[in-house]
Amino acid sequence: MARIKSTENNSKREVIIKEASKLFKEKGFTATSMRDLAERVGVEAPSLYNHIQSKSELLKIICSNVGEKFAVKIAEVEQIEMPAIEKVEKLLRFHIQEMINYYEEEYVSGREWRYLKDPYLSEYREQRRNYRKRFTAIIQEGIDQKEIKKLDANTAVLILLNAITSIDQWHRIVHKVSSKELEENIVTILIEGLRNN
Amino acid sequence: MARIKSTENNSKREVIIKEASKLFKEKGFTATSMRDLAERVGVEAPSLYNHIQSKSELLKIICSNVGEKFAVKIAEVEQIEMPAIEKVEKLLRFHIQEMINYYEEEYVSGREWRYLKDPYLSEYREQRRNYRKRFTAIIQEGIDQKEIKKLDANTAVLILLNAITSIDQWHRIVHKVSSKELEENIVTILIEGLRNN
DNA sequence: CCTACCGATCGGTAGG
DNA sequence: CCTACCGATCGGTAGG
Repeated sequence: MARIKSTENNSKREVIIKEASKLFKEKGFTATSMRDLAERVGVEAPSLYNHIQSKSELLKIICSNVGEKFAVKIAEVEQIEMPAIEKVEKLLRFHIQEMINYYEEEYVSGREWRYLKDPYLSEYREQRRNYRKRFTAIIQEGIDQKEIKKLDANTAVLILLNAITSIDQWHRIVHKVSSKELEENIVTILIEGLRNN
Repeated sequence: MARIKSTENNSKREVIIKEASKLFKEKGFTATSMRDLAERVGVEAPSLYNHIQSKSELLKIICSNVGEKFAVKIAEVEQIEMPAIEKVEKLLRFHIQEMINYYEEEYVSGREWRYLKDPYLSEYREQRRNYRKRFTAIIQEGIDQKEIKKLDANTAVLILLNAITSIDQWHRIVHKVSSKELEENIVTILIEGLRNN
């Protein structure tokens, strides 16, 4: 009995988080009201608070789920023995796949994170900084090994990450070209842009 | 007398628009209140309405100023006789310079335009679509001429534009590397990524 | 899970 | 340009 109840509550909570991701993507975090969210979930606004603590908590959950995935991924890539430029390619492909498969969550964590409240805001900022720093180190390694052109590694990372993660028309392009073709297009432009010929 | 009054009003109006750009960039359009803006300008909130019609109008002015600049620029570039890939390069350099010199306005028009209200929202969407379409045509021309790699021109445009216009740390990078170096870094990555070797 | 309702804040107006 | 103030809407609570 308690077991079933708990399962029901968890799945309802997940529905709420999923709908929140969609709404925050569509309208933005600040412009989304808890009444909007309640309507999508099919309850009255106060009922949401039986499953979550606050609007703020929803944003925090979305952002830290995404942040966690990238922390795990970069740790994995760092450990593989391969040329730095191939590590960069692996990370880019991962970003593209995440955009294709979890578009709303990626979009929200990429563009709405600034509305996080302060213990979480600082944590998330630190997590992003850490990720970018490690990504930058991989690029710098590639430059030192002459696999990558001589350029400012910090700038390169910002260009690469923004090129992929801030596109707000995935649905449109994914319907025009296949997701495989999309991935190859992006990797071609960005990796060949970095590669030292 | 009337002349002086008019000049004063216009400059006050420009101060309001400038401060609004900064605030919309810092906090987002929806999260910025007219009281926030009034405080920056140094008046009480209702006094703002002697210079502007609505909060919405401020966003519209910022977005259409930026949109207009790009409409003029692409018309200019289309008329020059030069290889398509050099046209692309010209446009990229223009985007970078605009980001360096008018960061707040570019950021707001790039990321907060979706909060425009409906006659303006549709107009702005159309303007963006038109710009991207013409940019895509230049890339397609480059592909046909074998100056640019064979890839989906629509995807390429989105990658290029997002790579530059959605970076939210210009102030940080511009202080680390010179703006000339920054421009060369970005152009190197993106143009070499497109170029057919 | 709902109804009833709260204090705060919003964009904007009236009137001087 | 200000004071006074409006109706609407917000996130969230109490109580059942």
